[in-house]
Amino acid sequence: MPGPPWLRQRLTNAGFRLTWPRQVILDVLGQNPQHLSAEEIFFHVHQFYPGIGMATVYRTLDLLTRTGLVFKFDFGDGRSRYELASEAAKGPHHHMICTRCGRIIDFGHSIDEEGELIAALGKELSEKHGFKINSHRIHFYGLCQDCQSSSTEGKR
Amino acid sequence: MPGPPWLRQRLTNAGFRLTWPRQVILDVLGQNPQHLSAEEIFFHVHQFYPGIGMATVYRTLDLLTRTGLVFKFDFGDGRSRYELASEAAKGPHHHMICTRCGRIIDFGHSIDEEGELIAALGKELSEKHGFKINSHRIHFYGLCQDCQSSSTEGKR
DNA sequence: ATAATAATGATAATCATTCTCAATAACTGA
DNA sequence: TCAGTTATTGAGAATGATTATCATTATTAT
Ligand SMILES: [Mn+2]
Ligand SMILES: [Mn+2]
Ligand SMILES: [Zn+2]
Ligand SMILES: [Zn+2]
Repeated sequence: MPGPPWLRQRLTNAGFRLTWPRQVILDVLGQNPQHLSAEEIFFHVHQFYPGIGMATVYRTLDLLTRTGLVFKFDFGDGRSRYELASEAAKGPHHHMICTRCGRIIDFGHSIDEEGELIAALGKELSEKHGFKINSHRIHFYGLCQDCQSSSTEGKR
Repeated sequence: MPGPPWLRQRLTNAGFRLTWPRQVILDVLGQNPQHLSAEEIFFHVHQFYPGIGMATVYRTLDLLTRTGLVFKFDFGDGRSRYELASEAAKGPHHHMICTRCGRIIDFGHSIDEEGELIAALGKELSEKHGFKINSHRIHFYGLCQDCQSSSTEGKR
């Protein structure tokens, strides 16, 4: 599983070596649209690349995040979760977190209003505080379908 | 520093005991509009309530969060940060995080578009996935005024 | 192929947060 | 007010995710 060629490019262009662990991790991320944690990625990678170490998974994930190939998220469950940037690129989206079971779903909305709102907020932020916005994230908290029946809220 | 009376109410009404540590923590949060971390809160509380233990700070913060008196945030610096809910109540706001120095500023916007957008997204989320949104958070990432001059991005 | 050195793997070390449990302080009702 | 019942606390150990070390190995340029 050498992983997509465009990804190798990004790495070598950025001056990083194209190693086996990196390719495999990238590949695992590519085949799993979910938001995997470092440990989950470790297990997957371990399947066809045994010798891998957790440290390498973390280092690689950090490198990929810094390079912009991967997005790092914190959904409040105590561990970071990662998502291939190209995945998000094919349609920016936000996330909905179920406060009961922790489920996370990508929410690739079709509302166009967002662009305007963000632009307006960005302008305001810039004028009032001199900030320059580069990106934003919206998290929705609530109950997923399954959890709506068996109510009695939970954490967060 | 007994702390606001309305807060005591909330605690006793919820069936919790009105203890000295709780009142002091609540008071510290009330006097510090910033987004304090558990450790920072611990130091402040420690000033006029020495014997306090970190465990109690965490436990209390968790209790207050679960009770809805306090909001818990994760701005990506590796530690949770807290904010008195009443503070947010007097004007809901979002946060801007500087990706260079980590500074966080409350962004109490005056744009009204947000309500509509969120409503629209909520409707879509409900129809497509059966989710029921209870709240949402928007984080803006970028550079604060001070960090815009000395460029060369940073983390996250 | 060889040299130069970035990357890895095993492991120890951090750090924030949680758990354990005996001691203590809040509430209750007499 | 006082004793009884328990929630709460404080100290310290324990946990769990993430980082740092460092000798060994793999990648890349020559
Ligand atoms: Mn996603
Ligand atoms: Mn705030
Ligand atoms: Zn759920
Ligand atoms: Zn800054």
